[in-house]
Amino acid sequence: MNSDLAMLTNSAFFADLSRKAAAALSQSVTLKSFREDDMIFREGEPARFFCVVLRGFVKLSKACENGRIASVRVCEPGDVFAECMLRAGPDYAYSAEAAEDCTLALFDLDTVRALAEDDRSIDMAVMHVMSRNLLSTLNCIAEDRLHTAPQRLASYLLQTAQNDRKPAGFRLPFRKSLLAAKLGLTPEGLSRAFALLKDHGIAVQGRTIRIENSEALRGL
Amino acid sequence: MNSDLAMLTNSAFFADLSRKAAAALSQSVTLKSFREDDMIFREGEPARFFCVVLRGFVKLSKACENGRIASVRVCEPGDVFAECMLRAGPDYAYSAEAAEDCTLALFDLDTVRALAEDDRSIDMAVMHVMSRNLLSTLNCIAEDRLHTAPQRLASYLLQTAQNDRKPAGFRLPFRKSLLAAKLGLTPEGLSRAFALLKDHGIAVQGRTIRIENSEALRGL
DNA sequence: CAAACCATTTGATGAAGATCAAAGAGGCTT
DNA sequence: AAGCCTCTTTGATCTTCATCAAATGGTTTG
Repeated sequence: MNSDLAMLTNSAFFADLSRKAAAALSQSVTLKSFREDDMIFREGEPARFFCVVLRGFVKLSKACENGRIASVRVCEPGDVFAECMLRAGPDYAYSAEAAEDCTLALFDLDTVRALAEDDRSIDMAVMHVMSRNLLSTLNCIAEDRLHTAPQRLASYLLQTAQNDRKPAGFRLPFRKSLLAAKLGLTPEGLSRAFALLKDHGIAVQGRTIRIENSEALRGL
Repeated sequence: MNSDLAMLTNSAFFADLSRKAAAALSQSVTLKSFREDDMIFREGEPARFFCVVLRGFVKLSKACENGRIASVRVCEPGDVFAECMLRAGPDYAYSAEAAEDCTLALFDLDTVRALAEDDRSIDMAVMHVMSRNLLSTLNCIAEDRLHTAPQRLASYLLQTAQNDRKPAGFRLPFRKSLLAAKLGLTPEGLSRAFALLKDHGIAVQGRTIRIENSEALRGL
């Protein structure tokens, strides 16, 4: 679709590319749509491509021997994931799953490696997104270790509301169970966190959130 | 010191560099020693260099508004940190502190950025270590969310013992309180985890660990 | 419209870890 | 070797969160 390509060329990843590199990568990209719950790739599988999210949401997760699964990241439109497979590997270190219907841009790793030999802007773009991913992952660890569930939720809400520039109210971009995964909680845990925040300046109606008192929120 | 330089040229970071790049970087490196508890840099400060650990251990941590601090990573000799500041920033996103007396190789960010324009192997080396750092950070999140304290400790012990190739016994490379930070625990919590493992194939005597039954360990 | 389905909420309980306080154990200094 | 200082362990308590079970609510479908 046309808007998919526009999303791609407007992504943070493409912003760093030279005109030539952008053209070459656009040439070689594969756009692919996935249905909710489809696996995009699985942990342990040989890595073949990295991805830019164009539409929908993707959940990255790791499994442990006994079968339990932890989600480690939720990717939104514009986000890049598995770019680290360009220089690590050879196998995916986590699974990627469509958290809802979504469209991705897939970049073949070998092709990009080859193109990168001729155009440094590709390395620059990769390093840039990888740096951001690394910092936000470190931040996630700190958040997990320092803050309680209601605090993490409050922090997410403030940040999201700010991005949306809607001081009044806004809609969660996805299902609450996905938000729970993003925050490292069970759905029940998230629900209780919302319940608690109702006494601290937040009104919830389904996916619609209204921040009535952002001071109270910050003061947790 | 001579062995410091040897440590540097044997590091994973240098392994990817061309002869030319290795020479240029060796030229521009600053070796610096820190005393235990010295701050190497602080969160929020303008980023000036990234580091390779040559000797000793470094703790990376983030603070939150109320002053509490979470350590997000412990770096050992050979590890690289703050390399993401080459393409992110401009300020350090976490603090780095000498967890014991240590020696670091400091690389001026601007200098390395300039050198990287002429030699792609620098970008490759940076991407390589950054990829590894990103994957191990994601792994840390999964570990935190999936495993209990004794399980994380067991996992660390098995991995460390394996690296050391000493099926019998080995010494922890650092103070237990630092191990606690690495595993995201309080010192008390780590102590209790050790106590619990004593019933599961582990003998502890100060810093000396003996794995008496690695099967029992795995079966937590 | 009713039925079925799925997401979310609520309740009750349990386990894991943090925290505070104090005792024990090394290791170093003198 | 005695004393001191710091690290580590242990005990008691409290908070947080996961888990299991069941109720509620909203949406889709026949």
